[in-house]
Amino acid sequence: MSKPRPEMIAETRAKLLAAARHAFGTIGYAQSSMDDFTAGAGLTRGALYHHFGDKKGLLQAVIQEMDAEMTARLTSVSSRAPTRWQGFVDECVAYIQMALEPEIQRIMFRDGPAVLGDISQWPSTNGCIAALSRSLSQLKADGAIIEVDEEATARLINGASSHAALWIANSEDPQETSKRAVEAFRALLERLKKPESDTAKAGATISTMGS
Amino acid sequence: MSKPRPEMIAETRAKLLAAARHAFGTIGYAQSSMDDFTAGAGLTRGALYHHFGDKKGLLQAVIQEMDAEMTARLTSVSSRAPTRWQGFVDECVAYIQMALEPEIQRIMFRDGPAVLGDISQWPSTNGCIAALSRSLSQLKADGAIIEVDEEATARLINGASSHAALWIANSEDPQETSKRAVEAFRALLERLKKPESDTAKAGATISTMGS
DNA sequence: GGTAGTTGCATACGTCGCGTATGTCAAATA
DNA sequence: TATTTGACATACGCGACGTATGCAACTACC
Repeated sequence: MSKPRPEMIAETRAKLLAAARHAFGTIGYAQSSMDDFTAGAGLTRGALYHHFGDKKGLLQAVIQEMDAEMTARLTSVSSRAPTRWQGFVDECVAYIQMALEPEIQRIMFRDGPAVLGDISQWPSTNGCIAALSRSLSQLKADGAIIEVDEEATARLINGASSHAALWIANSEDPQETSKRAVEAFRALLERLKKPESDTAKAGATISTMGS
Repeated sequence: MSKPRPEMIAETRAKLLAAARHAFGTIGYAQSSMDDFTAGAGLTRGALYHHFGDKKGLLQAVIQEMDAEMTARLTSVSSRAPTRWQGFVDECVAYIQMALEPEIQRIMFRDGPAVLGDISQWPSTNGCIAALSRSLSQLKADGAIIEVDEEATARLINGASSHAALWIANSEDPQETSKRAVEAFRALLERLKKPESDTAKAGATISTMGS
């Protein structure tokens, strides 16, 4: 009746990861007691230290998991768009929307950088910036946008998005604030395009997307 | 020989504030032991709790102080510029440069938001965003820039700046990275201007400012 | 001017949470 | 079957925070 051994191990690892992710995402990293949420998963801190080394290591693992999910979502969004430019804009807007989800906001944009420093410097994390960077490179190759430093621009977009999300989430009327932020954001992006670009019309007709 | 009483009180408060600010700015909020840095100021935690309530209250006070200083610096920078547009650009670049200072970066952009949530929502803090917002309003009134939502744009700029600073500070070659970031940033700002704006030339000639 | 109350700070204590060292039992290996 | 390895639990020490308490100096009032 009991499952094979490696499967059990992966299962406990997953349980710990899920429990930690939930705790970090709701009450925050500093407020999360390792005793508490490991007990909630039917385990103890022993298992945690065995698999992840320490509390920061656990946060690393959680972030890595979430980053992979977010990257997948972003590439999925951009791949569905009819044009590259539209795909890029959709990607950026989707990024803001994701940053609105409390778990992502708390873990990826608040506690993560505070505890681990700039995550984007890490190897094997922050596929999101890489994804944005790739999109910009393609657009540049297509001649759809002005000459820019892709990585630098991707990082600026990343920063603007996450802060916009913070603003939105803490505002009195998130719906209204979200509209304003996305609109301002879109206006900025719009200016990246080459004035004479023939892809301009496709990009100019996008809506703000429902939340 | 002893000073008047209210002055002594203000002095201990200032000493605590300075000690905390230094500790928070160097080793970080979470790693700062209240026993340690109060002892460094020749005091104990008792004084701290008396004046600031708790550790978070102390961080609040530190942030308020720093925010006031930063706001003053920003308005000073923009007021020295020959044109409004240049003043605005200088202000933005100065903002990035300030975000490079380790103390500001750590306290205002990393630990602050992580511990206290979005500071910009607070009353009486974040005069920086207000300052940027004011500059944008004036530029709009002057007809120098395209139609934008000032506050939303100010917040996007704020977010982009702080993340850019993080990127720069953690990069291998901060000088080089700083150049790239400021350049990309300037390129984005440049596009805010109305194409036919007669103030365009003044803004186009600014350099990246020495650090 | 003496006494009562308040204020500014120090001291003492309880508690909690992290990290480490150690123990234990099942599975893999020989 | 004896031994070792790995997965996890238990036990302990330590540091840090917050609170309760103490005390001395200053103020206020009669």
